[in-house]
Amino acid sequence: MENSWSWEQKTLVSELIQGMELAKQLKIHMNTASSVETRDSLVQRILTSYEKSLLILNYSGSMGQQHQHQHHQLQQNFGATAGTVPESPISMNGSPGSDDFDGGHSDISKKRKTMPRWTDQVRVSSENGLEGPHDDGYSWRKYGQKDILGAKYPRSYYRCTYRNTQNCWATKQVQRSDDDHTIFDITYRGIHTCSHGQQQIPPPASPEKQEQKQNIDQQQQSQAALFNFQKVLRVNTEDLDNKEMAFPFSFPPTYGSTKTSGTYSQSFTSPATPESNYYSVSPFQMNNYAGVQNLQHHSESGFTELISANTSAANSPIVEPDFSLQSLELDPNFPFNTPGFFS
DNA sequence: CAGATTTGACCTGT
DNA sequence: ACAGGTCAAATCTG
Repeated sequence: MENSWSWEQKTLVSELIQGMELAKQLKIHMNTASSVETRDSLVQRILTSYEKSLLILNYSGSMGQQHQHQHHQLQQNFGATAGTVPESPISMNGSPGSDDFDGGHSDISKKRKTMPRWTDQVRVSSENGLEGPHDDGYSWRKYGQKDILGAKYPRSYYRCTYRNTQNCWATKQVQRSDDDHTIFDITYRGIHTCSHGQQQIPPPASPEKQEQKQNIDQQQQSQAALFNFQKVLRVNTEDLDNKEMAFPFSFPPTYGSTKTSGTYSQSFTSPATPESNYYSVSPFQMNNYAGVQNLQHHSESGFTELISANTSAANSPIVEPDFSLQSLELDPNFPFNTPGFFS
């Protein structure tokens, strides 16, 4: 426990440090005449850094109290064991990575149940052309597709590519909105315990802060997973017309003959410069990102409807800023300044 | 040939 | 029983 905590602490600190570094870089870039994309990218990463940091805090905060979020859509399962003593983040039902992984299904389903879950809404931009497959920084492998009752488009199921090799149980499902072709709901479940998340965008100028990844062993990793939050998605609109497609990303015209093919995998190696057409949707970005904001302002009624009807991307449970503040206010027990507020 | 998708069957929760 | 989620054999791609 001490180990895990100190690791968390480390992670938090390093995350914040990284955010600061990024902010510094951004500052530099503001003076120089750098591209908008570069800045966006930095902003993006800074936000992500914030997200992760807050997630850590939030998580610990939510352990003792279950927060209600605006809509029931948001199933924040981090605090599934709420009411009980906070332990270590990921080890929800006893044994984290030892026996539950190959053994009974019940354990697994239990595990899955308690996995954190949140949904993002991603809007496709039809203006920008799209190129390479860009993803949310993780490598996903499609394992299923289902027609959903009442939904126009099938839902696709993805799991982390490294599920077997690294015992990473993160999954996500993508569902195209019924009416608005440009909107996709992406529901993430579980958190990556693999070491492959979060593409490292080599900063154009100062790559000094690159070795963020310390040598963490697997156990720690499984906890590390906690914060791999990245909800970046880019989508191609060009093929949107094709009604068969559950969603547009289909760079290789998938073989076979069938409908959907969502494909966005592995490419964190490439300079993941999030530019043109991806929209990153997260509570923070909702507040800060012009693109997304426009989105919301675009058609208020329509969107509200969408948001409450579809899934709450707008108010992601996990890292909602107000939420954290609230949690701090409401929870005097949240030992922010205590050496170990996790235990 | 290894790894990713497709897709119908199977499983599980409501 | 049904809808949604997952498995896994067959198939495809690089």
